[in-house]
Amino acid sequence: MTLTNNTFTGEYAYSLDSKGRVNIPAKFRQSLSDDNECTFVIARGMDSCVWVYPLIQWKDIESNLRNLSSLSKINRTFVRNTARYASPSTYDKQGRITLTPSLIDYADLDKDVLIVGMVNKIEIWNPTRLFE
Amino acid sequence: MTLTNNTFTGEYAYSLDSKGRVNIPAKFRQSLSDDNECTFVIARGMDSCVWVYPLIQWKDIESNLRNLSSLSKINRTFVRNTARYASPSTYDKQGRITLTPSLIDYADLDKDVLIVGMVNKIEIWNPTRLFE
DNA sequence: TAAGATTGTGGGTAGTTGTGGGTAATTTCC
DNA sequence: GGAAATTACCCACAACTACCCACAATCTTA
Repeated sequence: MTLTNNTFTGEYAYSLDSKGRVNIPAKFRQSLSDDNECTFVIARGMDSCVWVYPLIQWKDIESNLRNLSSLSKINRTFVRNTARYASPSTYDKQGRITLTPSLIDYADLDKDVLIVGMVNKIEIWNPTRLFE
Repeated sequence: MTLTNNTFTGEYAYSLDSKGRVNIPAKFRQSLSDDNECTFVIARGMDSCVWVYPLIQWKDIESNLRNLSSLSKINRTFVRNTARYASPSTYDKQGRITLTPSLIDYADLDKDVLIVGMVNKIEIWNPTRLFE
């Protein structure tokens, strides 16, 4: 059962296959509201992990970025670094999304990955890099 | 007879079966208000035990987590460590919830467990680890 | 006290979920 | 334009989970 729409908790030890696909836990998919159209946006996390947003959540972030004035250098850098590595990914019939090589490299992902619910987004970690 | 909704007192010696299920004492279930939809959220306790929240109680915690900005490293770590081990669990027709292997391991639970009412939440202990 | 209802515990089964791989369509590059 | 590489879509299978039923012990009630 799911608590609230677009809300994620719990951790899952899954695997990244040779084609760069990871399963999104069934419970997470069930929590997604319909307006997400089975789509997540993957991006660089602020820690060395991949951030996975529900599409509509990302649209919020996007509109915040849109409102940042480009007159400030800090803003320009922030927008650039956020947008640069973000891309949408729709899950397939088996519930998997495909990660970009750039993000796999950034998060130092290997075969075994740890998927962590962060309430309003999801993180994908190399388990050897995530300590308590 | 129950005093107040979503209030738990008393202790019970129950057992964890081979599938990771524990019964929630009937008195505790009777105390649950309907808006909990027969669901608890299990999480890491601050002592080595499992915390069991009524769903609506957890939703409060959840909305606090949702409002923490991800720009702060401390916030990210806090959200991660809280959400990571939390998961909803609806009790079955027999009144049992299923615990995750990760929480069973954390609380060092064996077959015999002690269920303790903590007023607004429930704790599950390995009896050999709980001294007065 | 005896019959009935409730509660805690065990186990079986059908459906779901995670993972690997194959094939066709699409894109890229010479 | 055609070959090579990449991507998207489909199928198969093993492992797991949710749901169901059964039963014994306890509690309730007449």
